[in-house]
Amino acid sequence: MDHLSTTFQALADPTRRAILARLSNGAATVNELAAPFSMSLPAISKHLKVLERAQLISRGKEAQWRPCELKAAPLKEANAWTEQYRQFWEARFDRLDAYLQELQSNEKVVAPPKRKTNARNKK
Amino acid sequence: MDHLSTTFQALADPTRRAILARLSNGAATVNELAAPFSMSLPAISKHLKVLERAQLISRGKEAQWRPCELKAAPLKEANAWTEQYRQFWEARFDRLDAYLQELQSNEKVVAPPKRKTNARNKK
DNA sequence: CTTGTATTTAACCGAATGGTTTAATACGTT
DNA sequence: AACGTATTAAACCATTCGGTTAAATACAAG
Repeated sequence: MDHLSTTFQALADPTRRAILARLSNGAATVNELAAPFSMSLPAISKHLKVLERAQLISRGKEAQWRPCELKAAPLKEANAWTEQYRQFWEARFDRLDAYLQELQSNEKVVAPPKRKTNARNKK
Repeated sequence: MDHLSTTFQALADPTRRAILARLSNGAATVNELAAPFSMSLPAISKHLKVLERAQLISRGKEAQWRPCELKAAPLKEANAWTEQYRQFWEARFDRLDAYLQELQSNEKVVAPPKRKTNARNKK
């Protein structure tokens, strides 16, 4: 899976997002992270593995503890990806906006539209 | 599933992100959206259903066509969620930053750490 | 070396994903 | 009414996901 997909996938779970929120207060052990949840420790362990694979956390060793630390780099990328669409959620959808929209999207997002000529054009 | 999870889930697929990118150039029919991909039409249809459920697109009716339109509102929320962590990907990790980090995260993100007293503290 | 604590692994389960192929449906045109 | 085009629905399949319980591992302390 590509990096961005892995990141979004990891974020698509409330437990994992809560874990990241908790880690924004500083490093924590698996047990500490598990405490707020009503699920088994192995379940949390799996969530942590997903977060680790997505490089959203890193893990240390301290005796029998594996403290987790937040690593926000992928969030920066996710943020940048959504940022690309800011114009659309801020759009007022008048003529000028539509024009600027088209200008910018042709530059930044994807290949030009090149709509195929088809029956709809008769309308 | 909660709204944010649904959004991230929908974004966790390169085909769906490409469809959104295409739609940032303006509305398109299912066939037009499917053209760049080497997968079957029903597969695209399913992806569109996922995007629609996540309210990332809306769909119209025009004769036998179901034109899709980008709806960026959920992207605004996703963007806002990641924004919460900006300080972490911008952090220089010196003493002052750490202090400000703690201040802000106690206010905005989640309950205080309250580390349990345990063996590690003896170290 | 035994016990207790922290964590992971293994095996299992049901539901969801992402794809397929083969119909079915909806509509415009002839 | 029959045909062609656009799209979805149904049935199927392999894989992944998110959870469980029970067992294994790693380490510190007595």
